[in-house]
Amino acid sequence: MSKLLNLNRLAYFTTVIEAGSFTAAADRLNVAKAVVSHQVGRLEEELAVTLLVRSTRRVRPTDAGRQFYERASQLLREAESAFADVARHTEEPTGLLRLTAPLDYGTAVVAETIATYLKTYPQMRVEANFDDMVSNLVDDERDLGIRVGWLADSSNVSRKIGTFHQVVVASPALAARLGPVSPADTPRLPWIGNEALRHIGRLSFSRGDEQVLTEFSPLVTCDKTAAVYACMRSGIGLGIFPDFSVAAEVQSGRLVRMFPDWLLPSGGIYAVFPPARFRPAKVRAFVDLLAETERRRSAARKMSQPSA
Amino acid sequence: MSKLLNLNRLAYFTTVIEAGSFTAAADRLNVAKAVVSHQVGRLEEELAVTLLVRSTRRVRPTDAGRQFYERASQLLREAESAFADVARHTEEPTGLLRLTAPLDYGTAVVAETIATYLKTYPQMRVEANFDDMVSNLVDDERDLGIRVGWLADSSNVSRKIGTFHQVVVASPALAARLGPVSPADTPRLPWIGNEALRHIGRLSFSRGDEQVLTEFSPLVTCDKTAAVYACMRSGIGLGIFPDFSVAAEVQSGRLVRMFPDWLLPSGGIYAVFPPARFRPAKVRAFVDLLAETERRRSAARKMSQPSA
DNA sequence: CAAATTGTCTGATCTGATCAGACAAAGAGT
DNA sequence: ACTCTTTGTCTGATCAGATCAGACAATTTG
Repeated sequence: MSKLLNLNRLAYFTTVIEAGSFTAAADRLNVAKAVVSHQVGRLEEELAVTLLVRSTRRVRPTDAGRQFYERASQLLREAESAFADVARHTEEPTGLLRLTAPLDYGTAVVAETIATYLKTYPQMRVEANFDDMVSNLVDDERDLGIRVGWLADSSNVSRKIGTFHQVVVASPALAARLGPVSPADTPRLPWIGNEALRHIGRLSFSRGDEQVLTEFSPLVTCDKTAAVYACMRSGIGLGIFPDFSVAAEVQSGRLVRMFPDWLLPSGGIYAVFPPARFRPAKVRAFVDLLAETERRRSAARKMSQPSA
Repeated sequence: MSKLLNLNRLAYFTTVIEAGSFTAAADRLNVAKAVVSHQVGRLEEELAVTLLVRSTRRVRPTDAGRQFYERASQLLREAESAFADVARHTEEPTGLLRLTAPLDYGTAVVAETIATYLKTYPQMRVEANFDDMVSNLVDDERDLGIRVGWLADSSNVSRKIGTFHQVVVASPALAARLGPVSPADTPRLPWIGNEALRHIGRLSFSRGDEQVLTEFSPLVTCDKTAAVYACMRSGIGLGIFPDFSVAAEVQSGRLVRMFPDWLLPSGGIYAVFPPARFRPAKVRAFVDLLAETERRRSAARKMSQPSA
């Protein structure tokens, strides 16, 4: 045993004072009276100070005991308060939530969820980092990371909260020029490649039980999704994007969904956490809201695209 | 185990924060690093809150951990201060000393010792109760009792600090009228009895190896030493008193010591304490001073009365 | 005066604290 | 890029402290 103070005896001592006897203290603490006698005796030994004068059937504090009781009972109250305060972290969102998400998913989905979160928990504060660079949650001191795609094996704990679909879109002008297309047309169509995606130049279309594997050589290949988007908007070629990032433009007619009857491989949307045994309420609450948003997105997608 | 908070883990946690790692904390606390890991883990379990984010070779507090660290380290500082404050009771006199002594010994000897005590420890306060009634130290909440005489067996702890002699004195007029007396004269002499003394009417004189047992019938018997003294002063008869209570009068000639070559049975002067394992410095200091006073009285008595 | 209650003590048992060592994961040095 | 070192966790074993059950002495209560 190292020479740490044993603070666990304080409660036995203060309860004797408050209850007026060892026997009553033992009753309150639900232990044998010998335990109380022993623990207070050990405390006096450690302090080398007599805290209680005992006569048969009677006990009262010495001057030192009276003074120490004031200090000890205050310590115990503060300890209970400290324990209760920290327990609130698991009971209700409090403080600052620091999260990171990919740029396009962050702006398209996470921002809206942050708004709902702050409305629900006005006492919260959020620090959002939308960046396609995958950060180390521990080093960067983040409470939460949103990952979109296919999760690499990682020590981080993760929870899948939704699914995204990949869709092919084109500018209205290019779509009009190309007319209706099928997967078999893929090799002859103009494509814009995205280095952020797996397997550039290979596509796997599926419809019901039917699956078509195609290959193409992109006219232009970009390393940033924003650049891919810009090229696609200017009519250079077709681009592949997660559905959530172009849903609004397709809905409004500013972009045209190509191969609308076919599905491309979907990916997951994950909440990723630093390794920890207990998750604070602020994180759980946010992830629950985001999952709810994803459920609504999924239900809306089913209504507009029954084949999914 | 009752449901008391375990406060002994706080120091492991705060030391990890302060040292920057489990390994460094273990070094500081002189325990194995597995102990620190275990104790902090148990603390997190009890709180159901993650206090530290751990990556390999790195550790940092969570928000909850940071908040709890402030509270916990303050608690530990206050605990150390409380323990140190109470330890001072055993190191130096502090507060109020409540003592009781018999009236005549109190006024003759203890008062002088109180003066010296307050001069030596100006921060002290004393509550002195001079009363011939023997009080119960525990019930009456006294730190110390002075007993003069022959101690009855008691549960109180006691320490003999001195000795008193009984002396026979008379008013100068009576002494002149009687002339020189010897123990053999005892039965024909006028006596004033004191109910506070043992064996009223029987005296045991001794001188060297010689011992003379005598008996007498007192003219007047009083139940208060003060009354015995008053009768003696008015010349009614001889009175027997502890030497310390008449030393000044004999010295000044206002009273006359009878049978100056003979000794009567002596008694003890005792410091009596309520039962306790540790004695506060304020009590020890006072008893030491009183014992020193008694040593000086004893030395002075030997110089003026070589046969003792 | 007898019965009841309180606080302490003791030996036994149980529980928690700690140790010693192994292991996985990441960082540092070459 | 690879090897070595360091850190934190886990596990089984051991030790130390906490607690229990019961006996006993002393005082209070009826």
